[in-house]
Amino acid sequence: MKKILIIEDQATMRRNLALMLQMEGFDTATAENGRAGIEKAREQQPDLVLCDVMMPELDGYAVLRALREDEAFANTPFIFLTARTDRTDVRTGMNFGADDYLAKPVVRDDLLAAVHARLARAEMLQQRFAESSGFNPDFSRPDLLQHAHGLTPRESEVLVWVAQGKSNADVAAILGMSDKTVKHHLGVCFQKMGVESRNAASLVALETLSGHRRL
Amino acid sequence: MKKILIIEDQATMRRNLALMLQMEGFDTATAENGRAGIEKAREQQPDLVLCDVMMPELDGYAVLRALREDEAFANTPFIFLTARTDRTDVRTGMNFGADDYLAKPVVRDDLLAAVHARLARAEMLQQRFAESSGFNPDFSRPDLLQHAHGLTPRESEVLVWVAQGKSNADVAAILGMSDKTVKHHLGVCFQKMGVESRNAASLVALETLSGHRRL
DNA sequence: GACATCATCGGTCGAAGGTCGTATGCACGG
DNA sequence: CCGTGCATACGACCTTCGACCGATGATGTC
Repeated sequence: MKKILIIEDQATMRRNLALMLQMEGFDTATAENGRAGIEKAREQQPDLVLCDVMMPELDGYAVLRALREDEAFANTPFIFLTARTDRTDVRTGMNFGADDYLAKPVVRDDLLAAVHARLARAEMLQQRFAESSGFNPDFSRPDLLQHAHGLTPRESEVLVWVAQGKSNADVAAILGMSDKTVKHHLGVCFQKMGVESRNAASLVALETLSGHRRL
Repeated sequence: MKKILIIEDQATMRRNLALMLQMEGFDTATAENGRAGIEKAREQQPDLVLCDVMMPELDGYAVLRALREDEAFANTPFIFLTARTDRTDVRTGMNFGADDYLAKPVVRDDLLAAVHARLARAEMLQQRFAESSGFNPDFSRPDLLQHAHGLTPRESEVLVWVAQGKSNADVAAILGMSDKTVKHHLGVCFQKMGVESRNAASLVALETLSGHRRL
């Protein structure tokens, strides 16, 4: 279940927002000013933040800036709420780095649609991040090893298979060469890469093969 | 230099936008309708897209949906441009997953501020992504191996060191045990993990130790 | 043609890795 | 009290690895 943090100084407004979100199946947390909001965010790790602009203690802009400086909230959607709805006000909020801007009084459908849209967007990024963040070396690019460590094409081919846990005999069979040749190539690899074991070489190779992903 | 794609059917508007952005030091590409815009996006790989809503061929919503379905543009900021600036129109655009919404006629300062804000936000995410995307297994978490492969605590400790390229003798010294014991634990690890070489086990272990990063 | 580089193949030898069986001490639960 | 699981340890045996020695041929380049 997604958790939403509501930072809003008016008690009735806070309750209404929380209620609307809870009826939609969201988990909610609330804070009545900026300072409390930042604390609540840190302890509750919400998936989305709804924040009023004008508040005592710390205003919405300050809250946004504080959260964006925190690694943990870099990807957390942040939606401003405010009664002031003139163009310059909206622009100020968005230019601060907010993800959306809702005008009070908040219409139920607008709120839910905005929340869902922002959560969907964040989730999409999160998913792509998870896919690429783990362990996925590109074993189809021996050329990466070649350029990274000054290996010859054949040497790097041998190495990509070794990095996949193959034995010398396996590699020999796969590449259609003698195991002696595999040994020779590997020996050269060790020298060029400055390592002394097949395991260390494997580790370095995996690191090289993993370092080239794009968002 | 950041590249910005402008999708807008009115020629003068298109020129004005491009000029404003070029004066600010941006690289620009333009397209006069949705279909052409999607093509241009794919070939130019812009860092941000400015897109009119009402266009012949394919409207802005369709362009946004098409780009969001493409892996390459998951993180690319998308800003709608439109003359229709009533509340429901803005909400529709944002709920489609746009990152911002500018009303025509576009004020220079608004445009540049919005572009900079969105680029900064995207860059922040990109940076965090790059940091975590490479090769960085967490060697301080033997418990991950334990639960993932049904290993005992001691076995997983041995394995994390093996995964770091240590020899049996090294591991024995590090963990204060006999090399015979290391061999025994490793043998059990191989069985439980369904591999037959220290190298393959290392590979599986690295995969397990790399899979738990958060955005 | 001389020379360098790359890829291929061969041998020997010692060190490291891996499998087998066996055994002890310890802790936990029935 | 006894069985089970865990960690520890030893010895014997075989396989694999990696280093050091060598050699051939196919490329290019100057």
